[in-house]
Amino acid sequence: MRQSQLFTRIERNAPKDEATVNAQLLVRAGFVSKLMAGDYSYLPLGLRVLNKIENIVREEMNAVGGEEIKMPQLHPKANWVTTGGWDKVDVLFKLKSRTDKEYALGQSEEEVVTPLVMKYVNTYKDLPKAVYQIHWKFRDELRSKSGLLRGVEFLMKDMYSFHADQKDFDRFYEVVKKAYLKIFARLGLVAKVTEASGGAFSEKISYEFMVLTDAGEDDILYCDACEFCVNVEIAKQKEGDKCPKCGKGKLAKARASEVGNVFDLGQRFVKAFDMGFMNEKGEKQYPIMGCFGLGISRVMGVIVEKCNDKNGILWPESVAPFRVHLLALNGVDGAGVYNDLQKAGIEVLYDDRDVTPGVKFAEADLIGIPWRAVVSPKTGADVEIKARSGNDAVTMSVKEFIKKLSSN
RNA sequence: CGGGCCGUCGUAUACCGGUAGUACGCCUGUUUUGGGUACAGGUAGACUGGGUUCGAUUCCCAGCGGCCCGACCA
Repeated sequence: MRQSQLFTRIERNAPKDEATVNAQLLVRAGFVSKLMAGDYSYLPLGLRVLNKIENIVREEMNAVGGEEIKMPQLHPKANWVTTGGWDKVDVLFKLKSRTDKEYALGQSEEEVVTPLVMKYVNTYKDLPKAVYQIHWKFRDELRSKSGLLRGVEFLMKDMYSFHADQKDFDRFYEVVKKAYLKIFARLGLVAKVTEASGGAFSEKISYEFMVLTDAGEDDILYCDACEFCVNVEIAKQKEGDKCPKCGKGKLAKARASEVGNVFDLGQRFVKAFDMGFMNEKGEKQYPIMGCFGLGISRVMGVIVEKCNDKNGILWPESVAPFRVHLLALNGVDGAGVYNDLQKAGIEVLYDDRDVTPGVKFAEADLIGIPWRAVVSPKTGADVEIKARSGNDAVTMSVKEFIKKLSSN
C-alpha cells in the first residue's frame, strides 16, 4: 500500500485524554480512533493488525476442531429470561424497539448458542461439538478504560463446546489450553494460565490466560519456580508464600491483563433450555458445556503495551500491519522496489510521500513495522535494511532482501 | 456508581472579567534533502444551556463529554 493513499495521518503529539501506552501510540499512529469512551474505530492500519490476530486465532481454533459461525448480536429478551441472565447480568445492554419489544446486545452468547447447537444434537453420537465465532461484544461497563484493554464494544473469539461427560470436557479443555498457549506464543505474548473464580454462573473455578502488564486490571500470584498461577481474588496464599503446587518456589505478585479464559459451564445452560441428548441406554442426559473466550481487540492493546520503545510500536512480525516499510528518500522513486517486494508476496507499506527523511524515519518508528527498507541517492540500486528492533542498517540488493525475508 | 481532575483552532498548549497567543498540522511560495530543515504569507478555536455582570472564553450552576483512583466487570 502506498502511504500517500492512507486517509489517516500521524499525530506528532500524544492525545491528552489517553493515558495508557496502547491508546497513545495507536491513536497517534492512526491505527484507531476513539468514538467514545471504550469504543474505537479501527482504521486501515489497525484493521490489518486486528485481522492478523483474528486469523491466527481462527487457524488454531480450526485446528482443534472448532467450527466457525456468526451469531446475531441482537438477542430476544426471552432467551435471557430463560437463563436468568436478563436480571442477573449487570453488564447486559438492554434495548427496546418502537413497539416496546425488548432485546439484549450480546455480551456472551450462551443464550443463543445453546439452543442453536442442541437443535442438532440428538444422541451421544453427535457429541462432542465445538463452535466458535469472532464477533463484537457489548458490555455495559461502569467504566471503560485503558484504550483497547476495556471497551464497551470489543472483538472477541468465543467458542462453546458440548460434551457427553465431564471426562470429555476435561480432555477438550487440555486441548484448547495448548492451543491458547500456542496462539499467544504466535502473537509474541507470554500468557500465564491462572486459576480464577468461575463467576456467578459457574460454581467451579475457571482458568484465565494472563499477560503480565501494569496496564492490566487483575492482580495475580505466580510461582517463580513452576507454572502455578492464581488470581488474587480467589487466592488462599499471599505474596512471598511458598508455592502450594511445587513447594519449592515463592509466590510473586504482578499486575496482568486477562486475554483469554475458559469456563466449565457445567449443565446450567443446557438445563435452562432443557436441551439434552440420548445416551447409549436411550436415556435423556444433559451435556457438559464449556466456554472459551479470547479478546482479540484487547490482545491488540496488550501487544502494544508489551512491545514499544520511546519512538513507538514494535509489532511482532505475526501481527504487524505490513512486513516491510519502504521509505523512498530525497526524491528517489521506490516504485520498482515496491513492485519487486509485492511480487514476492511481501506486504509493503510504501512511503512515497514528499516529506523529509526525518519525518519518514520518525513516523516509521512510530508505526512499528518490523523491517524498514530505504531507497535513496545513497543506496543506488540496492536497499538499506534495518529491523525496527535493531540499530544496525545493512545495504543489500532487493533480491538478497527478499531471500532474507523468505528464510525468516 | 462514589471520589478526583479536566473541556480553548485538526493536534498539543498559553493568557485573560473588556472575545484569544504559540508550536505542530494544513494551503501558497522559496529553501532544505539520511533522524520531525528553515523562512515568509495564509487557514483554523473558547462543549452546550442557564445565571451573575455594563460586559463571560474567563466566575457560579446544570447538562453533555473525557481521563484517573475505587467499586463493578456471570
